[in-house]
Amino acid sequence: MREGVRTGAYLPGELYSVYQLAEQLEVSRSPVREALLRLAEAGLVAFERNRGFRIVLPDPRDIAEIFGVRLALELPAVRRIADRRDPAVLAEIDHCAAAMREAARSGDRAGFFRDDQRLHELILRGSGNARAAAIVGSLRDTVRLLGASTAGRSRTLQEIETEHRPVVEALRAGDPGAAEQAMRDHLTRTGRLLVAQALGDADHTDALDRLWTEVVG
Amino acid sequence: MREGVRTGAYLPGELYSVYQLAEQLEVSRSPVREALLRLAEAGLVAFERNRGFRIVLPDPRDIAEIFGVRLALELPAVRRIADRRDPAVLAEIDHCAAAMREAARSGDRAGFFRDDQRLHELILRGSGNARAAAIVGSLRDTVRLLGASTAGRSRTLQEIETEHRPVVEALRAGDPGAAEQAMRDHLTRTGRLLVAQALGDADHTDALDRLWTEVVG
DNA sequence: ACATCGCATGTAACATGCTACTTATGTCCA
DNA sequence: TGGACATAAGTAGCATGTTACATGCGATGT
Repeated sequence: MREGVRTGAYLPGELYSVYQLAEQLEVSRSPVREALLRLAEAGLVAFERNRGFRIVLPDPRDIAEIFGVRLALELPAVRRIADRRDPAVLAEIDHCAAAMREAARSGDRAGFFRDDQRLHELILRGSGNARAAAIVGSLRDTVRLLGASTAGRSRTLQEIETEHRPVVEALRAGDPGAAEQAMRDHLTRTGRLLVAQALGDADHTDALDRLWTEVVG
Repeated sequence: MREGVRTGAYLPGELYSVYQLAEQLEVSRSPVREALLRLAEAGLVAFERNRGFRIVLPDPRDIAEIFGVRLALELPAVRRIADRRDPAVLAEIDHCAAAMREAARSGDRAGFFRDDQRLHELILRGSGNARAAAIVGSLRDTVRLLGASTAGRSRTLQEIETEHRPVVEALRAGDPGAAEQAMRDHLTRTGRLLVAQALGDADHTDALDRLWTEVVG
């Protein structure tokens, strides 16, 4: 279901029914409904009694809040990793970063985003907090809905890769301050871009700044 | 269902079945199962195929991770509130703190914890991040399972109230540093106490320290 | 022309039927 | 007495039946 939303097979705002979906997937209504209820629990879809359900797009404020949470969780995480310099953790991160670099070079978009996600998860898990990793994973799912409905090609893979590099380098160097700053830059850039995307096509620089300042800081 | 777990009507670790529960609640299995699936999504219960389901108690590490997340989210939140000094927000917080004080004085345990929860939520919402508030609310639900199964009377209401007071005072005074420190003290104390509780009756001071250091910092 | 009402349609939510599988229990044989 | 084995009970998971309700459309009356 998540996949279907991500690939754009299902459109946000449109009314769907469990009947339709069950038929389409060739299973009964129960598992479909159960899956949708779980998604609803996470806020990705909303049921309307006796009418159907919709995929709910995160609004700009949602996006800003999500990045507020991510900053709060991921900055301390990189700090801790840089502090501890656990070889096993660093090796994993290095390996993942290399895969990402390769995916960016070869233009493998799907692979790149998978590695991106994995890198952030490795950082959070490596910092010792698996629950934080799970939370961020779920937040990313929500944001991804947005990416599916807009074009989302505002940055090249190379550019995004370039933002990650200083994070990994600071981690390897064991410099908590630099790691935090690099991660802050990366998340801020990404977050502001996505908020702008959620605000629509027009230029809303002022609205963006207001929202970002109010929610994130 | 949450309520039932909290009040101790259902015991963690015990095997239950959707059949039993449906009969007990005098509804059909569907809504029971759907509700349980939602709880399972949040990690509060675990299904075992063809056997039943259990209420899962958070283990000590879970508790530590939860407080790691709470610290990450709530420290910036108090900082922001102290920085901005929004009169409306401060008034709400003040009001809530007063209610808490009164509940502590009169020994109204249920009311006290409700106010406690509300205070933390007000702080997070007031900082501009409703999603962070929702996340922390969900984490509190998980921790509460632990409180229901153990006695959890290690601190008096007065003591807990005393920990909150400096937070509120620093917020009113508009001192971000003091507010952060007060909140850090409060959450650290609470978290370590609950981790100790989750570790069991015996004295595990060393294990507690190790776990706390590894997960929280 | 216009407002009102009834009805057909489609839905979520709930109830119940069905199946494959896990586990415990008792039974029969060595 | 001990151990393999059939057996029965109980379960999650999936399929299907049922109910109450929201909505849109069209007929009917004004």
